[in-house]
Amino acid sequence: MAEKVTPRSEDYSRWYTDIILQAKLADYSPVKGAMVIRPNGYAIWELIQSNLDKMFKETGHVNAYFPLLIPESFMNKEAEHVEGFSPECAVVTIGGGQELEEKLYIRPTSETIIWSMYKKWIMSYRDLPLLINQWANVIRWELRTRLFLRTSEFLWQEGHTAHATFEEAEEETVKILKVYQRFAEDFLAIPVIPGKKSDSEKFAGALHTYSIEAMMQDRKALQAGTSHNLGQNFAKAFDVQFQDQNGKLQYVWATSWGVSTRLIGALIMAHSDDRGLVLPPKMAHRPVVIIPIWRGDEKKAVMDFADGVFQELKAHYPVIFDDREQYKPGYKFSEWELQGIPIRLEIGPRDVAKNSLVLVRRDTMQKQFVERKGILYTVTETLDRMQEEMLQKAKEFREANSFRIDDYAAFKKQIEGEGGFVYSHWCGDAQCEARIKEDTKATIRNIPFDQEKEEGQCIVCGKKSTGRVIFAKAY
RNA sequence: CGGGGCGUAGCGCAGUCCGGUUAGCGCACCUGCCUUGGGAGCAGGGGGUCGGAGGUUCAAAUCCUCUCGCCCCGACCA
Repeated sequence: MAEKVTPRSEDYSRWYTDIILQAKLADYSPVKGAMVIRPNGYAIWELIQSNLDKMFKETGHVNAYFPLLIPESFMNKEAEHVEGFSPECAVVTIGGGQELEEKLYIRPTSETIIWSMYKKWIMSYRDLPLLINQWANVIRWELRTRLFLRTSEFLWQEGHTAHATFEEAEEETVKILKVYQRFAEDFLAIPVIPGKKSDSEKFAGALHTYSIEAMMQDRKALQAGTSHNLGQNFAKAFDVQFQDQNGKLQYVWATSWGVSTRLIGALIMAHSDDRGLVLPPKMAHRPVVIIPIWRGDEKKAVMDFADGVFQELKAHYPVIFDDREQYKPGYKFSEWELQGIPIRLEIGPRDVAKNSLVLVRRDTMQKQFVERKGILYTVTETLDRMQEEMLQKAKEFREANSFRIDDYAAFKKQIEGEGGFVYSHWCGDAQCEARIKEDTKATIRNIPFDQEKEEGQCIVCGKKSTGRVIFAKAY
């Protein structure tokens, strides 16, 4: 492993790519814009899946699977939806050697195929709510791609729910956003800001969209999850009506929501350093590595000691016992640091003699001598603390790079300079929003839920505003 | 789609301007010895017809024509 990771200060974007390639999370594929997710990366996705899935189930959702291919006519049924997605769709025109009578779209998202089915399944208010999620791949023909952050094919989950009333749908939309927030913070150790998207940034075909927004180490924003209240748009497009308690026919209210493999990109950019990947313990499928160190005839004593530790921990954690003899310790240290293993235990003759061992935390690189006795407790406790402190650290970073600005000149200076999240007043006019984007490339990330009402003046036009929104450059 | 860069061994590159032995280097890989508290060392070894097609020439990685592909930056987007 001769290659080194490019330092963040030198080239942030290279650093990001280096980490992914060198930690073996993913690799470029023969197909442009598509990547191969390697075992180290897929393990992270599996942890995202299993934990989120549990949260979905706990909130009453079930999984199903809908087809990859969507008839062209379905895509055309919802006006805004077509307009939003058509340009970035891949389309199948030939099947079995024959030109198809109706073209088939490879799903960029599944609203249309799902709502075509919901029409068959929903008759009565008794059929509602319908709370279905699917884990799937989708394709969007992106012009410019980046590993994990934007690839033409990506993995995600998409929830699609049907409700009897607007209020219920709205409640669902918000409930899921909170699930996303809890997941991001408790598992990914990434603090996020929940809020509402401006109209120009909302999902094609939605009434409105909520998002959680995270700050990366380069102070840019990353949308980490979205939840849409689709109103009755898709129900009307696919004619999905139900009979209510009074025997009256009504259109169904819908939501959809999703997070994708992009979260892995977020995880990398939020925590990692110039040595490589840093994973919060809950996202590490192998949280501990044991490295025995010996010379000559010390081997047996060290290996016996190390094996004892291994056996004790193995019962509770997937532990790597790196007893390869062709590599020296320094090499192993670097390799596992690069891959983000949270805890390294070094065991050498000196440790055997003292009945202790060396524990190194990946996030802080802090090295400490710990007693052999109670090692399981020590490891567990350290992992818990790391999870906690990584979230805390990320939160502090975000706070240190968040600003309240009321003057447009200062606003531009901040965005074009250091960047970060800028909380400013906005009148609600799309023109002012567009102007800012044109001037600075910053967009409204969202209108945060949690903030006190505050009278102010739009930073562009000076008209009245009732609250601040977050502006930032985004991925 | 605009701008830039690049295709030579698994990876990273030199060689290309100015054609000329058997296409070279580093890393990785294999064998052996030796090593283990921060990416060891020595010796030996395997592997490429130079993105593709056509052309010029006694002779092409190198010159000419066409073509395919990838990466980075920008517009667009999870």
